[in-house]
Amino acid sequence: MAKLQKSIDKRNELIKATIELVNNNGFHATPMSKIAKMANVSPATIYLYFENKQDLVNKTYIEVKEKYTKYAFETYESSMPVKKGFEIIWKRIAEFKLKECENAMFLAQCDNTPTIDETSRQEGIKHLQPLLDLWARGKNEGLIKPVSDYILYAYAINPLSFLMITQKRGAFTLDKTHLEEAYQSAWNSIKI
Amino acid sequence: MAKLQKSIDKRNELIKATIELVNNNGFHATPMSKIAKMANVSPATIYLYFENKQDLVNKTYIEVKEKYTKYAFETYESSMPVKKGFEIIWKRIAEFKLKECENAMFLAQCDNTPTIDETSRQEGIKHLQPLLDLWARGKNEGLIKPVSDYILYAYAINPLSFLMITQKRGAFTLDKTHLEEAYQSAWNSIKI
DNA sequence: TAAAAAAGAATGAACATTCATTTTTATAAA
DNA sequence: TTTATAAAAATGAATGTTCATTCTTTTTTA
Repeated sequence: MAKLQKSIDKRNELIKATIELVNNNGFHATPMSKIAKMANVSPATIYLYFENKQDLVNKTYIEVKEKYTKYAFETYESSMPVKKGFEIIWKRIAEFKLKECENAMFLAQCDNTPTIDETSRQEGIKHLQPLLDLWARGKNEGLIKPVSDYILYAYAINPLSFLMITQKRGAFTLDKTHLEEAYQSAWNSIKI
Repeated sequence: MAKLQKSIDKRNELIKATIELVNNNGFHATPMSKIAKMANVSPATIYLYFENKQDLVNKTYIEVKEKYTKYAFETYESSMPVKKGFEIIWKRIAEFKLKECENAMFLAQCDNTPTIDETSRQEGIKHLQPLLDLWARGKNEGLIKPVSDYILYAYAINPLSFLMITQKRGAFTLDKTHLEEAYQSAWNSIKI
């Protein structure tokens, strides 16, 4: 038990270090030796937990994505009215991007580069299903535009990533007021 | 004259190769030797045109960004009515992202990673001024929501990048209809 | 006390950059 | 126009470093 616990801790440390280093320096400037050092572990130890560097990044991506979607749908029930459900999910996602900024930055970086295997990317998308179901329901009820889910996502959800990255770079702070404005824009862009 | 011409050609080839290789493999898996090979040039020659790898990528970013903004504002006149002006610019940007897909992908990748120097990033933003001016005018005239330009950008412009990347990955084609839908979402999200 | 986990040092490949040489170009004298 | 030549551009090979990964040994755990 204690043994297993220790292993999980180490694995978590490795993943945490990977996120932080890739966020700050990019994949290309994140050597295994630095990851090991930040996780207080020998470089060789990484290979007890992951096959190689690519595997480490893939697994990190999948874990963070799972954490993200779990958070997003935590307080949502599929019995909620469409508009309410969307608001709940949207605000949870916004909250995640603000509170778990490191995690969200990592996802944003991976989602726009060939860093991640296509397989791992697909794996990460799966968990978004509840949102797609909600939209299908909204379309049925004539509340949400009958357009491709990709377009809905592009306007309703993805802008949050841009805002988060912009905030992280300084020059702009995403406060309560901004968030409410953003939410209105999101809803306006997908509602009928 | 012929000499200078040749030099510019070679420089362009290098930039083109950089874009293609970084798009497909990412910065970390794009060695100078491959860039040289694709541009039909010796690795050493790159260093006659650029200081080092970082400089090559920075310069590539700035050049592509200039090409992008030049294209975006080509047919726009600051005397146009706000709504018309926005539509013109938006559709030019959409056109660029579809027709100059390689260039647009490169920008999207750079905009979300620490690949590029902060200085070069700033440099690239400058040329967006006409759009910000248009928005200022729109706010004055009570046509556009009085919110931060970052929020306007996040909802009106940035979604196009997501759609382009998604299309590039397959599973979805950005045709005329989709584009019109996207434009409506964009306008709905920023109009009062 | 044997098996598992972890460590640090070693290995070898990949790579950015530089070096020494060759090729091309522009100029100008014949 | 041809030829000579110095400067510029380009090259392929060499250099030295960085880094992912593995090997051997030590430490920890059950």
